[in-house]
Amino acid sequence: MSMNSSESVEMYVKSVAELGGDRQPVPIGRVAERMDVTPVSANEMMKRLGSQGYIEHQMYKGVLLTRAGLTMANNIIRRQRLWECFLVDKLKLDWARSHELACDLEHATAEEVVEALVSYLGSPTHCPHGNPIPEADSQELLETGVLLSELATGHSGRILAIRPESHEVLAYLHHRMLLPGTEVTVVEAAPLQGPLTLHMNDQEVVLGLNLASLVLIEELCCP
Amino acid sequence: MSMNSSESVEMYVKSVAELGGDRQPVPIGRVAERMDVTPVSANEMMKRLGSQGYIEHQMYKGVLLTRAGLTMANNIIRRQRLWECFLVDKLKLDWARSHELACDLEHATAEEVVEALVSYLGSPTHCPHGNPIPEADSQELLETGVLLSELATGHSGRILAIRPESHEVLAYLHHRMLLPGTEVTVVEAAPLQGPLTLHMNDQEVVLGLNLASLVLIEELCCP
DNA sequence: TCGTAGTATAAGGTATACCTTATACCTCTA
DNA sequence: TAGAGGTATAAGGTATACCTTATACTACGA
Ligand SMILES: [Mn+2]
Ligand SMILES: [Mn+2]
Ligand SMILES: [Mn+2]
Ligand SMILES: [Mn+2]
Repeated sequence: MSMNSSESVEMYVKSVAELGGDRQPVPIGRVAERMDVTPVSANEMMKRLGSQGYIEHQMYKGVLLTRAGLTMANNIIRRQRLWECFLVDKLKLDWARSHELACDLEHATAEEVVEALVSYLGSPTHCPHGNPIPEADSQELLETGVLLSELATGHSGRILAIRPESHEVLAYLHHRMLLPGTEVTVVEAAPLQGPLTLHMNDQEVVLGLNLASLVLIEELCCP
Repeated sequence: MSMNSSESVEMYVKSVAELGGDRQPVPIGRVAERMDVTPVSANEMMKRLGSQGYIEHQMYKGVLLTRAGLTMANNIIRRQRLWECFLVDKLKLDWARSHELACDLEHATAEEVVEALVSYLGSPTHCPHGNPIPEADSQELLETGVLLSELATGHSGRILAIRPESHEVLAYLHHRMLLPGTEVTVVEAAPLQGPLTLHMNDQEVVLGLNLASLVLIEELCCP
């Protein structure tokens, strides 16, 4: 793969992937929001990405990743999550902060560094936030788990991952000790999209429903 | 320190430092060569760097680093050499290649990553090519050693460092096993700027004088 | 079906970081 | 001291990646 794309191009392609552009058309307005640019700017960039073969633009519906686009997105996500592992496991840097630190490094990492990093880290399968590390040049965007916000009252689950990863959310959940591996039980779900009351580690935690929709869990069969 | 400078600005400032801009004015033509741009482009950039307070331009003589410029250069060199240590010592990547791989990473490395890397690597003092790692925000550009090209016939020395570092030179010297720590004796110096014949590890190696001027050695007193 | 929110395009502007060509200027050396 | 080589500036151009303002278009819900 060539990989002489700019940081900007890489971030747009990654954003489209993270917004589901491998499955459904992503409205360009969504991309603009996520990239913190105006819709006009995002539109210009989408035209460029289209002409470079990374996306397909369905008029008034949104953009879809091509095979090349998905490959690029996965390779960048791969780099980011590997660096997150390094920053957290080896350098002992902050779990929440590692995401944005890795977002800088991901664009400056040659293929040979990626592969050496994989060996050095012992071929990790997931980032510190529980999200899967794609294989090199992978064509599929792996996703597992159920949203914590959809867990029924009285049921239990084990936290698998936080997704999407944003510093604000990660920092908050880290502070609440809602980390991958933690077991939680839904004690109460307040009506009208109200917050969840969770039981975990002999403590009670109240969590807004929007936040809970960013937490992926594996449901535990025998509560 | 702010550090919201672009990769381009950082590379220009680093280049000026490596060309001796902390001591003597560096002709802008030299900078253009090293950055592989036209003299006009280098001139434009020097104007920008001047207005940003990183260099002082002495008309028709060259550019000198200001304190801010030297600090920036040292911080970038620090990042590069630390990454070189990581790439070579931990990831076992190629000794010669590590220089350019680190040259990408150096611009994408936040201060907290640098400091965590220092601890993780055990506070190394020199890069794998023997050059000193500056302290954070250091004002001095450390340089030690004598040029191998100036070692008298019959005399011996231990290789300290290769400087400046370029992939071509590093790869060649690596292949010849001329690495930091190696002891060499000058057996013969051919006339008219001819090559040196060196004795090392029970072998004889012939080395061009220009190459020998990139090898820094510590002279050994008792041959 | 009508209106609006969202989407698309056109036009013109900014900043960075390069380029070429041309001209002017300085310094050093023969 | 005259010329050559190196240095400086002017002028105009390219590509990227943003911006604003204005206008046009579409899809969908009330
Ligand atoms: Mn990034
Ligand atoms: Mn992560
Ligand atoms: Mn660099
Ligand atoms: Mn080095």
